[in-house]
Parts: sequence; structure tokens; C-alpha cells
Amino acid sequence: MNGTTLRRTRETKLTCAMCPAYRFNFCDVGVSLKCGSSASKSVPIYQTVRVSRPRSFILRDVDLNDAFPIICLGWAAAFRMLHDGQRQILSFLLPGDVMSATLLFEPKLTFSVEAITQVSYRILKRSDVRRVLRKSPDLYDKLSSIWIDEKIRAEELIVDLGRRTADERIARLILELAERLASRNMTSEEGGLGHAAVEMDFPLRQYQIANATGLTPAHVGKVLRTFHRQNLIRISSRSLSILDSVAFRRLAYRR
Amino acid sequence: MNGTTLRRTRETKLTCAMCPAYRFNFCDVGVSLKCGSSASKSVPIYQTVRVSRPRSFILRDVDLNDAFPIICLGWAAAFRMLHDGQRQILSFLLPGDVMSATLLFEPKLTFSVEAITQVSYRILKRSDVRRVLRKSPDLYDKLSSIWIDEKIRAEELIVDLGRRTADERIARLILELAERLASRNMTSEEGGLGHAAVEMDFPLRQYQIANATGLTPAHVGKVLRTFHRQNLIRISSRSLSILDSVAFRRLAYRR
DNA sequence: CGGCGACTTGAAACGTGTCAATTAGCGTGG
DNA sequence: CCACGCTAATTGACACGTTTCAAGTCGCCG
Repeated sequence: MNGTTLRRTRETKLTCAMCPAYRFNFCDVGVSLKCGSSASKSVPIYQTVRVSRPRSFILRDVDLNDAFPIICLGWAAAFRMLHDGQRQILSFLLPGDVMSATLLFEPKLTFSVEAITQVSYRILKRSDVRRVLRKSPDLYDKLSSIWIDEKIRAEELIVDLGRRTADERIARLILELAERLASRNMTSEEGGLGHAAVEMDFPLRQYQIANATGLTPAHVGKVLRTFHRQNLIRISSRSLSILDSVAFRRLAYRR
Repeated sequence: MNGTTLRRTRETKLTCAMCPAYRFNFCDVGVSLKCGSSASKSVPIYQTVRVSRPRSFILRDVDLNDAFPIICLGWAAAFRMLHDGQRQILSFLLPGDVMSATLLFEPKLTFSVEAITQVSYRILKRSDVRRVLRKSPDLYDKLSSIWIDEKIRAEELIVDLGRRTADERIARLILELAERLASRNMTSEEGGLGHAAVEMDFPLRQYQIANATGLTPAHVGKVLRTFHRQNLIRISSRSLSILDSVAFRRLAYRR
């Protein structure tokens, strides 16, 4: 049985040691909780690891469960659905991201999460996490950066949707993802001479970009095409390169 | 010296007992911290009370201070400013609202806050609040609802800006404010027979509605006018009535 | 090979923005 | 108390960006 024949969501034998988020040390949650940053001794946290296929749900907003899931591998999208079936993506989730920081406090979700690529994720028990937190409250401060980040990204998305053009929104989305991937060592420099290009995996479909930027798939396609023609970026086979990051950034920040 | 001749921001003798947020018992923060919901004895928290004039800054995003401010009276707006001077309002702040929940964890602001009406607010010392939190960590859960609310409203705004028309955005903003005011007993029923109208203070300028909904002042005016013509709402002298809340709600939620 | 989903492209429609001219409203100062 | 002056609201003509719709291509997987 290989990855592509996975049926639905299922549990695997994947351990933390195999998880890139943990290995590259950007899975702060796991590290904090297991190493017990305070003097308190390590508290055992029950974990399961699951794998979801592309386009399958990972969490539904109606579910009430005792889970605190963290992405180990792959991309996912947190989104809300409207009555008419339209979607608005609130954020893309990358390896090391907690799916929803609010789960620290309430077992309620404010959105659903869907796998974009194949996604493997660990599920900590919410009650375990809360128990650890209660034991060493200084962890609150460490974990607070998680939801502060969530909040900041949400606010930035509000500004994008409220006040920026399609070109700016798309450019900024790409740059945001590039930065988040870079901080995870998930980008590579293609050595151009004057200006090195940055390359990254980019599994997003145009309709997903549209759902994140409040645009139409058709229009996203047109904008990406103009970026391409201007030699700002190159997209091919689920991979994206920022060719002229100076010009691209100027476009995104409108100065 | 009366209220209208206030110069700039200044301190007053206003006490908590005079603050409507406290009196009506919707200032959860003050109540929790002072009553010490847990068994721990009440911890003294240093407070000052200030008054800001309309259109004056209450907090600047560049400030770094040790404050944890709570609105007692009046309306304010949390917003981000773009390079070109444009603004995007992230949320309106009403009596009882904490200005920024992130101040619980970091002395950094992600936005600025400006007074819309005259605003009186209490400033708790951040370090005091944190000390109390450390003493009784069960307060984290009580306070968590504050920033979960913040987050949910941010997400709803994202959906509005990304996926809804001007009419829907404006109608939903009005309904959101009506609900938040109602929960504070700050609305009144104008007894219509079949459908009672809901009336509330509404100090927002059209350009402020525009800055919150990602629209243009001119267009906001046109939409409000159509609402008026359809007898859905009535606006006069800083006061708004929802005349036909059924039809208005249908408009806002597009079914 | 067939079929489906994703992407491309273009024409036309639509919603919202832009701009400018005018009016209304309100606080301030004479 | 009135007049001034600023800010907000109103309105209309027009421009622009984005959507809508439809037709067609491409590539992948079964």
C-alpha cells in the first residue's frame, strides 16, 4: 500500500520522530509540551497520528471533539462555507501549524479544515494539553504566540480583502506563503546571479487561491498570467518560483 | 468645564462604580479580576480612568506600554492604516470591550484605536493583570472568551469582505452592532404592533462604515439610502432604527 | 481511449469606485 | 444670536476592475 491509494482518513504508525515539523524543530507545541520548558517533569501526552487525502475534510466546524491537532506534513486550508456553497479560506495551514488555537480553551471550531495535499497530522488530546497548561502556566505565554500569529494573519487578510486590488492580494498571499515556508526551511534558492530566485512547493489550485483572496478562479488565472508574462514568477507542476522578488514585493506593497 | 470642552486625553475622577460597563455587569474583565472568581483573595489592580475626545487616538500601534485598557463608555474603532493613508477598521469597540486581547500576552499592538464618540476607558496595568492571571490560572478560561470573540468577529469580517456584496456587508455590520448593543441593554424597542422596531445610538459616520466594510463613503451612502427607501431602517441624528428586522435580516444573510 | 477537472480566453454585464458639484449640519467665534 | 467655515452627506456621470458565462484546451488517471 502506498500513499496514493490511501482510503479516507486513517491512522498510521507515523511517529513524532518522523514528522518534519518536529524534526526541523518548528513544531513549538510538541517541543514545549514534551520537553516541559518549565522545571516540571515531562508530562505524557496521548497522541495519534492520522493521514488525510487531498480534498478530504480534516475537521468539520460542527464536530465537537477532544482533539488538538497539529499538522506534520502537507498543506491544508481553514475555511468557512456560506449558505450557497461558496467558501472563504481563512488561512492555509502548513507543517507545524496548530489547526485552531481556540481549541486550547473551547472544544468548539469556528471553521472547517480540508486537506489540500496529502496531510499527516498529530492529534493531541485537548484535555491533556489543558492539564499540562494548568501545571505550568508559563506555557500560556509560549503558546500565546500561536494565536497571536493567527490573529495577525487574520487582520492582514482583512486589510487585503477590504482595501487592496486583486494583484496585490495574490502577490501578498504568495509572499506570505513564501515567508512561512522559508521559516520552515521549505524553500530553496535557485542561484540566479544578480537576484536569486526563491522556489517552493506550491500545491494550490487557482480556485483555492480565489477562495482565499475573495476573487474568481478566472480572474486569478488572468492575474497569475500577467505575473508570468512580466517574469515575476514562474509556476509549473505544483512548484512556484519568485523570479524578481524586488519587483514582486513592490507590487505587493504598493509604494 | 463640561464634556464638550474637553481638551485632548485627560484623566478624570471617574470611578468603576460610575462606569456603565461595570454597573451593568458586562465588564467581565473588571468583575473577574476584582472579585477573584477563584478562591484566591482579591488582588488590588492599579487603575486609571481616561477620557478621549471624538476622533482622537486612544492607542497607537507603535506605542509600547504597560496598559490593558477597557472601554467604559462610548464607541471606538480598531483599525490599521496603509501606506497611502487609507484605513481598514478591524472592529468597533463598545462599552465593556477590551481594546486588544493580545495585550494579555505581549505589550505589542497590532492596530491603532481611535475614539468615535467621546470615550471613557479604564486602564489596568498589564503587569497587574498578568500577576493575577498567574495566581489563578482558571481566569485564563474566563478571559479566553474575550479573544475567541475577537477572533470570530475577525473571521466573520473576512467572509463578509471576501464573499459578500456591499448591501450584505452593511446590513450585517448594522445587525452585528445591534446585537452587541442589545446584549448590553443599549437598545430600545419602539413598539410597532406587528414587528417592533429596534432603536439604538448610532454615532458612525458613513466614511467609518466605509472603512469597516471595504467600501467607499459615496457607495455606503447610496446603499443606506436604498435601505431607507425600502423602509428597512431609519437613521436620524446619530440614532438608527431597524424597522423591518425580518426583511433586513433576510437581506443580510442572503437566503 | 475516454472522461473529468483544472486552466485559458474573450465578450459582455455588473457592481463599485472616482470625481466633482451641491447641499446640509454643526461647532466656533464674532 | 447669527454668520462663518469646516466636515459630512448627497447625487450623478462616468470609468474601471472584476464577475459571469461560455467555449475550448490541456493533462492526468482510470
